[in-house]
Amino acid sequence: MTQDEAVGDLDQSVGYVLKQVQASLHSAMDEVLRPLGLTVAQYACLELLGRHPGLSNSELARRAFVTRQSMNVVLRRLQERGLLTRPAHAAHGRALPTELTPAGQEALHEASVAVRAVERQIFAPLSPERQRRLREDLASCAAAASATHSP
Amino acid sequence: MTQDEAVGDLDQSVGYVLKQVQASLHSAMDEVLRPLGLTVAQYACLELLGRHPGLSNSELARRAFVTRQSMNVVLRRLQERGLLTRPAHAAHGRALPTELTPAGQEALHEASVAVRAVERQIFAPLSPERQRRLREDLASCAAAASATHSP
DNA sequence: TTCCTATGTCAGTCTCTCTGACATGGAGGC
DNA sequence: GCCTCCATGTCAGAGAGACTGACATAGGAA
Repeated sequence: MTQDEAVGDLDQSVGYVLKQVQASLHSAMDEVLRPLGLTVAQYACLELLGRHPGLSNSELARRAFVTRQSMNVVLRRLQERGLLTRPAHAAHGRALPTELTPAGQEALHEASVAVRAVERQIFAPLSPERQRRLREDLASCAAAASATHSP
Repeated sequence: MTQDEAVGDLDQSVGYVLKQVQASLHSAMDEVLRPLGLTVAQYACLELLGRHPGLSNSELARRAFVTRQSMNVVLRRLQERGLLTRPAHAAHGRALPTELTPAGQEALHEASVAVRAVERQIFAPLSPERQRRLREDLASCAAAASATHSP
């Protein structure tokens, strides 16, 4: 077994380069979000809620591919910041719908402006057409992953 | 300012779907790496070293888009596991070249087999041709990001 | 010789991730 | 109506990784 066989053909690994792009995106996002008092995970959570108001802790966790406990911790921090609200009791069943507060909307907007600038820089090497098809390809994978994780 | 303007057109955000795919990949990788006693960050570090033997702590940190301190912590743990070695002193200058031990090579190989299976599943929705061009697009962004972060 | 940069490491702090466990609401079956 | 099961929310604890600030040292350039 040669060295190449030992570690596989990394040049052929989509996951490898995806991880690289994501790590650079993560670190660049962290840089612009920190002055706003947000972490990347918190921003991701606000984004999900901005997109789908009223999701429960469990549903948010599923879509973010983390456990209910992890998501609960993030939600708690955002709630303490006054950026979102959760009712004390559910109208029906156990699921508590989570909503952004006006302050949360404002924070999301401000953060999105900064994050969008970072994304433009990261994906600048690609033409708008290539960016569009990149998003399509990734969306196909994300959709399948969500289906796979469904109960 | 409408709701859509407030949070921007997330459907047009490459970063958003990239984060989704990466989160699902991360959680799936965590699942297969845990039985091997590795975390995703540790595996990423082994992968880098498998690909580029002899990199220093600082160089590894740069390529992984984290600080020297963060990388040092990951390296320490892998070193304690006997998966890599670092000389006590540098032959020249301060940079200490890091190398995988035979055990590290073995661990990387075993982990790569498991990770590769996870990647095949995640990217299954795409044809081989689409996977190839996805990797190309991402590689363009990763290369530019590395150039940007250079001192 | 002095200054500057790069590197490695230390200590501390914070966030986020997990597991295991427990309690509760509601649906479905009997 | 009761029992079982599933989904949801929350608690506690532990571990990993991320950062900042700081310090010491090697080597290169001026």
